[in-house]
Amino acid sequence: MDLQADDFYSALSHPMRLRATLLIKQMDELCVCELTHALDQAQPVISRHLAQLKEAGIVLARKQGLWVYYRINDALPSWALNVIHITSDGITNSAPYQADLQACTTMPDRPNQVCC
Amino acid sequence: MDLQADDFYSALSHPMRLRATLLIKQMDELCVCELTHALDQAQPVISRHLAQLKEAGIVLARKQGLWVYYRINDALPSWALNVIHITSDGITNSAPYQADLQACTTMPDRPNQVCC
DNA sequence: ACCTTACATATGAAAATTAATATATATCAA
DNA sequence: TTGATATATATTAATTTTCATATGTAAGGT
Repeated sequence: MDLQADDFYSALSHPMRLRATLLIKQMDELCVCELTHALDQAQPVISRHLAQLKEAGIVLARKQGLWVYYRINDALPSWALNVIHITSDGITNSAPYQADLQACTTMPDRPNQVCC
Repeated sequence: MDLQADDFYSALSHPMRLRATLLIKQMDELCVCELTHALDQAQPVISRHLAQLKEAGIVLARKQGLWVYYRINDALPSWALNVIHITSDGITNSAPYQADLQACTTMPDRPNQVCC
């Protein structure tokens, strides 16, 4: 994994990408439509941010039928995984991250209840 | 400390600010001229980036005579201090961070050898 | 099998927003 | 006055958003 710290930090520097990353971490795996709903953003906006997270190596995409599921890339260097973990522990009980999780779990007709 | 995670991550998203932050952490305290030398940037560029780090609450400035010394803000939430610490442990032995430290410690006529 | 339709996601191109740099100037302490 | 740092402005560059459209997959009907 030749991730550069620069790329890692610039990928997380956008509020939407930070929210998406933390939500994906908490939910284990999420598809674009779930993120679109939970973060209340237009589909192309989510799609583009996910592409940037994927480009930076922070998430991996898995295609299943119509849906593309994103998850945290376990192959990230451990310092990066730790940074995500610590950030998640530190802030996901505050706004807007808590509400994002709530919106995600209460979404009507979620494609595949993969977790939670 | 009402630091927002957004502000924290966007402050660290610029390569120069990441380098400056990690160097300040390693050296405990650095003034503008030391960072200007170590990171090989024009003084206003450094000054402006430091202002952003200060604005985000990541560093504190202490004025001593002609010099302004910057240090990591101990009052950051612990998750943020941990993120900085883990990142420092994870990457400061690689480029360009290692060379930055080298350039800093070998700078001729450093104002006040506060550490190292 | 073929065609059509519907749906999830991705992408292209333009517009809008935001950030970074260079240069010049200002402040402030000794 | 000198030297260290900060700020203001203009310019350039990078990022983000929007809208429209394209791609790919599944399901239904013929």
